[in-house]
Amino acid sequence: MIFIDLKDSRPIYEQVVERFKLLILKGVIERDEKLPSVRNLAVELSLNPNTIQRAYGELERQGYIYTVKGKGNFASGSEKLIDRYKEEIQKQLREICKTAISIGMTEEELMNGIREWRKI
Amino acid sequence: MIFIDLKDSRPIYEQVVERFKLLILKGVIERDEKLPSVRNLAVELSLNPNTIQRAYGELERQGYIYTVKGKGNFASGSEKLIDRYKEEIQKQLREICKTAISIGMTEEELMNGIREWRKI
DNA sequence: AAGGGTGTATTATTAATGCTAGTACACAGA
DNA sequence: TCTGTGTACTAGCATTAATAATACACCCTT
Repeated sequence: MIFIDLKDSRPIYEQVVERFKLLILKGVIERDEKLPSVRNLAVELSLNPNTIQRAYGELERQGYIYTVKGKGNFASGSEKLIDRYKEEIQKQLREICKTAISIGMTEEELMNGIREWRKI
Repeated sequence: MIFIDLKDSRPIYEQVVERFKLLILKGVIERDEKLPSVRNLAVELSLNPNTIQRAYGELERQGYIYTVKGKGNFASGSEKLIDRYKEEIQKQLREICKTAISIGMTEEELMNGIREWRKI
């Protein structure tokens, strides 16, 4: 279901968090769908259960999943999460554009960085 | 000339690198202008000289400055550096847009994240 | 009631890295 | 020669990611 990139400099638990975030936001994991158990995922990814637990704890803290003791971890509904995530993305875009303009990048050059993802 | 944000989770030497990168790209530090000496900047920022040296070493490796032993570190010309930096920014933008679209963000919502930086 | 699967908590240990500390050496210029 | 400069090296500290091992409580099925 997910994979880990050991060449990535970010901590493993952060990678796990991000992967599940996107899976939930995209709807690949639906509301109330069960995530892999801490122990199972640890075996599957050859990681320590504590690392998975830390990732799940973070996902729960951010509202992406909820926990039922003795049963497992389950995906939350994604509507509000998507809105929040969209704002984060817009914030990132603004930061990058701010820097870009400060070094003299033109509007045209900025748009060239985006154009290939536009339908037109 | 520059400042360090201790609340920033990134390493200090990376912050120093980024600050000088932008100062050179913006032309605030002109070609062949001398940067603060390793020891002076270390005192000014209350850091260890080794930390500054690491930052300067990185800046040299990336072509932003050149070193004259016994004299100091000096800014390189920024023309080629700017072109390279613009490509990096475009790459970042594409990555963000790619993710944004994958979670169902619309073109309109994407543009709202940029609009305030456009002249129009 | 028993057992297996689940999350949770705790403590200890290892490994990597950022940063500091201290020292030493070589070069440039006055 | 003296001062300021970059460079190199070793050592150590602090933080954090990650592992290891263990224990406990909950849920559900048998």
